[in-house]
Amino acid sequence: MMEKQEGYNAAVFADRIPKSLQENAVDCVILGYDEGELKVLLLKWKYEDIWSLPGGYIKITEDLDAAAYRVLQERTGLTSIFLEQFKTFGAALRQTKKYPVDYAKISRILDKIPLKNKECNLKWITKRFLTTGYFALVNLEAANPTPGFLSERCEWVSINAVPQLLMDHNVILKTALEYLKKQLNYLPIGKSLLPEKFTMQDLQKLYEVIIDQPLVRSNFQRKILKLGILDRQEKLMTGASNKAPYLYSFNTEKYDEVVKKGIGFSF
Amino acid sequence: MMEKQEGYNAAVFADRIPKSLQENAVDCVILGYDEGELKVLLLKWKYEDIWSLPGGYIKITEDLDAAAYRVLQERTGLTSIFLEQFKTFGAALRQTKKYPVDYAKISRILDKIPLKNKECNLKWITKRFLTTGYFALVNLEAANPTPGFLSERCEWVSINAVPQLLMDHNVILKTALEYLKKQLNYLPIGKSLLPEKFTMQDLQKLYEVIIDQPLVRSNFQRKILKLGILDRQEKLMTGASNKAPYLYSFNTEKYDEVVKKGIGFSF
DNA sequence: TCAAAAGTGTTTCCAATACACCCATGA
DNA sequence: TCATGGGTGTATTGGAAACACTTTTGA
Repeated sequence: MMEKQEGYNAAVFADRIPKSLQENAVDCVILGYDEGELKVLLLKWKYEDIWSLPGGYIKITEDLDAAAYRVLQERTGLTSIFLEQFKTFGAALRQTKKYPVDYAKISRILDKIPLKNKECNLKWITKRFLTTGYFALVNLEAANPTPGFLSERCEWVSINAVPQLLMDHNVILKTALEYLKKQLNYLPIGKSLLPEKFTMQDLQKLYEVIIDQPLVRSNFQRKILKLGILDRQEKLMTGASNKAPYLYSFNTEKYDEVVKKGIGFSF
Repeated sequence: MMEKQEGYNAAVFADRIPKSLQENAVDCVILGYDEGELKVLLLKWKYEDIWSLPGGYIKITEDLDAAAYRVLQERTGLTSIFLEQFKTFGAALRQTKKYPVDYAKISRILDKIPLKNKECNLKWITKRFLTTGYFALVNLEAANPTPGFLSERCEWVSINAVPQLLMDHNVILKTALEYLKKQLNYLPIGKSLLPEKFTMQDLQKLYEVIIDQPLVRSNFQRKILKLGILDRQEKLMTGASNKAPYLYSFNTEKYDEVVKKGIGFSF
């Protein structure tokens, strides 16, 4: 990637002398669906009142996608998931200058962390680095939230109840949700978010939660069924005094086919 | 961005000790439109047969977007342009392992570059780094292609005649073009690609070149006009023995409005 | 038999497509 | 007046949206 320096002349090179000040990270917006709500997996840090998205540095010999996959796997235990890059965030001096309060909190946390790690930590908090945002859609029931060594809790939080997050993580989350909305016009979703069998109402509510607006039941049903990605299963007898809904499951072949080709509708 | 290390335990930290092996770059797919063809701005390197996209490292105190903007400005002289991030590429060991031939060529080039730069160069070619892809749509006539100190030429090359590029730059270019196609369904384009005044045929050909398929003339006209982003100007008398077409210009307010809201059609 | 929710049908409307037709221009 | 390409009109089609109607279930 030699041409990277095309933009520089010798004089400009000088300000690159401190070479070790940049690093790369990934942040994952991991979304699940539960009780009619869209939830995101967040970390609560040790010692201080800090919430953040799960993330991690990219290893030297690791592909970018692999780093995101690893973070997701470490926090949820899941291996087969929908994972997609959506944007890279790279404002300069994000940590020290723009978020001095967060920086102070982190400094205090690091004082309480064993020395072996601290030395390393203290270096990277002062660095400027980029972070690439990924979002994942997972089956919340199957996930096993696990905190890392800097966090004390790893929890599902409703999209509507997200607290203030570390630095620009609220922006990253918001961007992910907007990206997901757009993706609905291209991709079928639900396979990784819903259980094996589900009702049409489950699927509709999922869509409604994501796009944040109500859909007409009858039209939604026809639209989805026409995609041909669902197999109708037995009825679900809930005990309620009304007509029992059919259960559906995703037809994997058809589903993957439509994912490849894309669909041309909008909600 | 402290949570970046959540994914690591102390043992894993060890393999991050060589901290200065990662850097960040941008690569720009700069597209122009000329003589009915979509063209991309490429650099021909000194000494060796290497072509590449223009790119550059991100400075420590520079925002990611600003780096892309700077690269574009340095290569074209243009300041007001359409510029958008589309994806970050981060395969590990892109340069040394996956592209040994390119690596050898670059090594030879560096042997011929003044020592002051070489020292720095030799370091970064061995590094692993990410590159964030941006694409820009510019008025080819207004641009002033300018090579950098490692390149001898900076030229517009037809999309259909792109040579083999440095490392994964062909993939980056291809990804940019696919992204642009998708964007056509959301955004009006042309304002930054076409001259002030243009005919409907000019605009249609531009769309046809981008999506790589013919469009029905009459329907295209109505579709575009309905967006309300064009102002009709005087007729263009070409001297040809047929009806003179109107010239159009983009209505900036309407155009920007539609860019914000997005449009819901597909070609 | 009633309410509630699911499934299906109908009507309307609008956009997309294909294509026809007229208009302007200069040879 | 003719060929050529530009502008506009029209018929058809298909999907989206709104809504009505029927079916199923347990109280």
